[in-house]
Order: sequence, then structure tokens, then C-alpha cells
Amino acid sequence: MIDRTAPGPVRILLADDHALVRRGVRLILDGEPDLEVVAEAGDGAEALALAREHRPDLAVLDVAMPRMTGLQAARELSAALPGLRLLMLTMYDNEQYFFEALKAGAAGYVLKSVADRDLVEACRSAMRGEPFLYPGAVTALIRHYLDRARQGEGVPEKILTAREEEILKLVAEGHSSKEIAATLVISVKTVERHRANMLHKLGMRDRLELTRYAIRVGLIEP
Amino acid sequence: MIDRTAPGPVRILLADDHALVRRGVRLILDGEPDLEVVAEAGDGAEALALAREHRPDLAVLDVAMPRMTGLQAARELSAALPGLRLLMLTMYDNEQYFFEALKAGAAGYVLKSVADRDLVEACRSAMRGEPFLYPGAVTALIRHYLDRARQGEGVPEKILTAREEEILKLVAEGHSSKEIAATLVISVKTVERHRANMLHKLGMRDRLELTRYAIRVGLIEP
DNA sequence: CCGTACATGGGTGGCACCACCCATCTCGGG
DNA sequence: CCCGAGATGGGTGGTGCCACCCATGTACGG
Repeated sequence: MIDRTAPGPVRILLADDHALVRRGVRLILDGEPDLEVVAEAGDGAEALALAREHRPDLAVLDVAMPRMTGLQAARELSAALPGLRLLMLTMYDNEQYFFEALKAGAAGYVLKSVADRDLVEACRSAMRGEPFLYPGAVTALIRHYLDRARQGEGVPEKILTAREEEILKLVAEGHSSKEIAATLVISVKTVERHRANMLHKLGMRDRLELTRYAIRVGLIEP
Repeated sequence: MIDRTAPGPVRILLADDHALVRRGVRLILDGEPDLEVVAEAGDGAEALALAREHRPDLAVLDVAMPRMTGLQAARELSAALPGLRLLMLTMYDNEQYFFEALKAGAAGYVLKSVADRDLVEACRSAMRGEPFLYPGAVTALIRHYLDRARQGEGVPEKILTAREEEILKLVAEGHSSKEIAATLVISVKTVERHRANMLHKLGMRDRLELTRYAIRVGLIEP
């Protein structure tokens, strides 16, 4: 665990699949004297590896990344490096995602549509241990959630299992059951089983509705 | 039309719905002595208004924006301001998008996953009147297309007919061929015919891809 | 230690989707 | 005045999706 009472800027790991966005965010953060980007990752797996290597104080993670999403990465990061603060960066103003981010241990949730000052403020809030979220008005909601979570109480449970989400992503990307089965090295029947379970859980009729759902929750891009 | 032989930096209009991305891209471009961002827009309509007001030399447009997509904005911009150079910025490495961008009069097509140097180079290429695109290898393809467009009518014709769009909307909303046929009071076969024509035109495989397309162009909400 | 949740796999059958083939009618432009 | 584009409709056949049925193994919590 890093000693945050020590002087020097906050050391930040930045993960986003778009190099252009990374570059821009880095310029914004490095422009602040108390913030410093020490590593950049292009996906969740890389973020995990770089975090182990660089031991940053704070990780700023894009939610939608190839290979491993920012949410998965957040879960792994908070397990592997307990002292690490997490800030989620996303394009989608989505409630489900938001709660998942909190459950994954994120200290804040920042939309890409916010101004650059807000990102800087979110970083500082995260390091102070304060929750930060985009509209600012919903802070009470978060605080309430965090309080409940601290007491180990009921949290908004995940609708889909990890495996189901994995398969949903592939379904929504347009892959056939056969293709998905080949990718995951499981039987076609199992893929169809998971898909059927998701359809039933979500009250949907076909993979087209699943696709729109996946887009809504930010699992894939349209 | 602006006199590009005059000295001074290239005056750029930047349009992206994410303020954070705008800020980052602006920092990248303003870091170059020959490039200068003179206006920022958050959606296509705003881009159009700001372009009329500021008369920039170059517009860098995100493809996916609310209200009016970058592609629509590009079409309107090239009609309203013939001297304006257009550069499309996108998250999607998608061939269909790419050709639509060219049809809309774009001089280049840059992925957000590219490095910042490439964006700067793309801006300079666009101002020199050279095509720029991401892999670099397909340049001949673009040049060929642009040559044809210069001689022939540069008018970007609509890809889908009105009837096709009507049916696409219903398809993307999840209605079956039978339901659509009943709604429009035509035969199931005709619905399937239109759908097949669209699949062929757009180079797609199934209605799932059509749905994502409909969401992209703003025909329906996810 | 037992139940529940989760992931895995199989079989059958109906139906929608989609790719081919074919045709007619209308309308506007060369 | 014809010709191409668009809208309309039909048939055949393959394949994938999806709804039912069934089962086994593992892991975790009460």
C-alpha cells in the first residue's frame, strides 16, 4: 500500500482503448501539478499488468474496452491492489453500469461528456476518499449506497452472471451460436442455454432485443 | 472560400459530443504551431451553426453524435461551405461508415485508436488536399473514389430509399416480417425483399447488423 | 450436509430469417 | 417512347434461432 501522506503528485494509471483519448486525458491530467500519469493501458488486461508493475495511487479506467472491460479490470484491480483508488470513465449515463462500478470498488464515475475540470476534481476527490459522480446532485445516492454497502446490506444484485455477460457481448456483436461456441471452446448447446437464460431473465424474445440491451448498458458499441 | 495561401495556422472546428475528448484533441492540435482550434461543438447541429459563424478551414467531426450524426453534419457542411475541408473522427473501424464518410465529402477518416501524431498528420494531409485514412495502405482506393466523385456529380445520394428506411426502422425495433407486413399492409415477401435489398446494399449479414446500423444513424434508440 | 445457483451438455421441433430464383406494375428521365 | 429504378409479390431450400424436454458436476452458504 502506498503512503499517501508522502509528498509528490498522485501517480495515475490510465486505461482507455482509444490512443487519442488517452493522449488527451493525459495532457489534461499532466497539466495539473498534483497529478501525474505514470502508465497507459489500451485494455483491461494490460491495465492489470501495468498496475502490478507501476503500483499507481489511482487508476482511471474506461468502462468499455476490448478483451477485458473496465468493470472486470476494476474488480481484479481492487482485489490485487487493495490500496488502489479507482475512477471509472464512461460514455454512457447508465444506472446499471454505475452501480456495477460502485460494486467493483470504484470511488467515482465520470462521464466523458463532462468538462476537463470535473475529471481533475474527480481524481482529487477519489484520492481524498470522497465519492465523486457526474451530475453532482446524486451524491446523496452514492453516499447512501456506500453506507449500505459498508454494513454489508442488500446491494442491487447483478442481473446477469459473468459468463452470461461474456456471451451476451459476443451475441450482440453478431456472432452466431456456433462461432461463440468455437471462441469459448464450449458446446453450441451451452451457448444456447446461456442465451435462453438471459432471454428469460430479461423478459426478451430474441437476440435482437439482447443486442439493444447490450448497447444500452454499454457492453458494446452500436 | 478562405484563402489558404494566406499565412497563419489552419483554423479548425472541432465537433465531438464528449467534452473530455474535445478538450484532449484540442490540446493535441493546439500544441502544433500550424494548427488552431477556433470553435468546439457538442453535436452536429451546433457544428453547422458554428461553421457558418467562424468559417474555419477544416472541420474535425466525430461520426457518432446526438441529434445529428457527424455524417449528416458532413453532408450539410460540404453543401453549405464548399471550401471547407472535412476530417471524420470515429471509434469504429467500419467499412460502411468509411464509405459514407467519403460520400459525405470527407477528406480523411481517422480512428480514435490512432496515435495523436496521426491526427495531426491527417489534418495537414486534409489541408494539402490529400486523402488520409487509417491503415495507409488503402490510399489508392480513396484516391480512385475521390477522382470519380470530382468528375461525376459529387452529390452524396441517399443509400436507402424512403420505403427501405421505413422498413428498417420496424426491423430494428424487433418486429418480425409478418408483423411488419401486417403494419404496412403489404406481403411478407415484399418485406423480406426490402430487407434483403438493404442487407445487400449495406454489405451486412442479418437483421442484427441492420439494427446496429439503425441505431448508429439515429433511426431508433437502443 | 444438503439445497441452490451456476456452468456444462444433449435431443426435438417449429418457425423466422436469409439467399437464391422468378415475375409484374408504375413512374420519371433520357 | 422506352428503359431503369423502385415497389410489389411468389417459390424453394438451407440454417440459425428459440422453446420445450432432459441430465451431470461443482461450488458456496445456511
